[in-house]
Amino acid sequence: MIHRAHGRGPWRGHGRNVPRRAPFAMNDSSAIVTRFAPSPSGHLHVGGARTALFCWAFAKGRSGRFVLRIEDTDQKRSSDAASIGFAKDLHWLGILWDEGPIWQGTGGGAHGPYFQSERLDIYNAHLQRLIDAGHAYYAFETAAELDAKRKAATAGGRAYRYDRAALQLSAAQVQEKLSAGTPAVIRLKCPGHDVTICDEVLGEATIPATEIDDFVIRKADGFPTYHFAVVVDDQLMQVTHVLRAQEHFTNTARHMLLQDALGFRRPAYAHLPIICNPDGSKMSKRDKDKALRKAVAERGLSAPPAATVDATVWNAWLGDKNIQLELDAAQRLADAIGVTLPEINVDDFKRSGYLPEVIINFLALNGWSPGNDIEKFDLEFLRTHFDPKRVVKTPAKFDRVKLMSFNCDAITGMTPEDFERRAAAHGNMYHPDFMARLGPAGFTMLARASQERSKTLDDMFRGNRFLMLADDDLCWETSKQVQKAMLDGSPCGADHLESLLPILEAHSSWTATDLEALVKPFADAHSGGQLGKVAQPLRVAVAGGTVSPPIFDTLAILGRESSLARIRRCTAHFKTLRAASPR
RNA sequence: GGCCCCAUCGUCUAGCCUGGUCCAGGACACCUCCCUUUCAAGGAGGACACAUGGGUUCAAAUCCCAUUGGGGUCACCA
Repeated sequence: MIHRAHGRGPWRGHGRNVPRRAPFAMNDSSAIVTRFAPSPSGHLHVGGARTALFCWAFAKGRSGRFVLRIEDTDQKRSSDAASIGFAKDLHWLGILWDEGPIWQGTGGGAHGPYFQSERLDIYNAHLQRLIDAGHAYYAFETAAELDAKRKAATAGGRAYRYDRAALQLSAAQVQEKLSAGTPAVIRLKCPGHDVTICDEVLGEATIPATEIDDFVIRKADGFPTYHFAVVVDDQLMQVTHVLRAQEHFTNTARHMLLQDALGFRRPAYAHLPIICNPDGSKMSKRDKDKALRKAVAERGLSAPPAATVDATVWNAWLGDKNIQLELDAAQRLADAIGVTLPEINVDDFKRSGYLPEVIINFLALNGWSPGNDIEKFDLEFLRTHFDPKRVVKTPAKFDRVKLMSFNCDAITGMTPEDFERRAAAHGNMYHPDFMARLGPAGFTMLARASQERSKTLDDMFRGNRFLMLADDDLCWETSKQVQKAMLDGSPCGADHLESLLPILEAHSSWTATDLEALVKPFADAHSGGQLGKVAQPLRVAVAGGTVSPPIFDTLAILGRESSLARIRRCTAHFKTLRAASPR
């Protein structure tokens, strides 16, 4: 039975329903080859990143090859077809391909080109073979006609299957339409038997023949469909193991039919569980658009904020749920209306200050685990330990909180030098104004003061905006904590501040240790040794609120003049506040 | 809706194939306390799961069936 896939691949079944298979005898020409085959995009989705990661680990852990192939057969989405911006994301994560598009020293290979749009001749040759053998045929229905039939079927409660009307045409009729230039697709003539998929993680599943109709393998524009291109390329690129997302599971039946018709060998399949949002829905790039639409609706916005989105684009977008804003425009809009878009792409997590090694580690834990209660590991460990046998079947909800915790552990575990270096790289990329304002010495101080309370590389920038403010622009929060720090007790914080000010003003050395040596005795003398009674008012004075790095570090980073200016303004501010509403 | 797949703490998961060592282990989150100049971090405790119902068996989280619930997929997208 050609549609069965027994005895293939070195993977062994596991779990309840997986029949065991004999190990596949390997010979020299049967090196392991995996591939990651995304459509072109500027950004790598975390789900895609995990697929790439597992493909990479499986091949590299077995002295195999990892191929990157770009599936750009959809001309409608080809506006950015040349863009494989995600290459930088893969690179950042440390996932390098042995074969594929040439990018910064990696790529190339003997089985290219690796863009499907450049392989049309190859597909056409195999397509012709199929037609000649009677395994495929031309069909002339338009997309609109098919749509109508599909609608009618669904309305009648039936699933639509292509009716093979084109098969009624005589060879002469077909030829006539073809020479007349009538748009035509090519469909596979399915053999009409059930197909049993043998999946290395899901086990065996039989798809009934009635579920697979004569699907299109070449579109009217002359491009192959995904199904056809995948099967041809996997064969030609010598792919032995296909690891891909579970959403492709039922497609596998089509691919197997195609392999049989073309006389190709069958790679082993492993379908990875989907990565979901906390609410259980599939994590998708569209989630950003959804979040934005929700925010716009909640705010009752009828026109785009200035300098975010073009008015016509805006109207088109609001008028059609199927349209998504360009990522840049979406980000501008989100910034303007103050919403945080969900992190979906690898790039998003990078911007948020996550470490690549942590993302790798955490991603691998979604759908796989090495067992023995091991949770923390690196790429090299994954390479040597990854095994599809241990991939789980259930969808995983992506837990950003746990990711954050892993990131925090990694950051606190770094040497101070490492942290400073990596935080500086992050700052230079995403917060250049901040870096310029602090200067190298200030940055070093801030980095040292921030590491143990940083969960991401971005925290020290996000959390210390007060450092960027001009002294005169600082405002004081009206929160309960601030009230308490400044006005509670007698003497209250503001009083302490006032008596401390001349002492500070008389002091010229402005290092953290010197300041501490100055303020500690003051607290001993004036607040019964409770440093908090003095430190908190100081903090509020210079930071505007009750949260900052350790206070003496904060003062040192800010510098003498700024600190004193802020303290003076603060004392005055709370004096008028107290005068206005005596407690 | 048809078809396919899945089902262990709130979440990621170990255990399931080869039934007993599991009144179910780890991690994140959560709760309590400690530490503390804020926020974190850290330390010590704690609560929390085998979806339900039937079988099989001396014995079931583990095997079988049903129910329920969840996911995927049904394009000239990939």
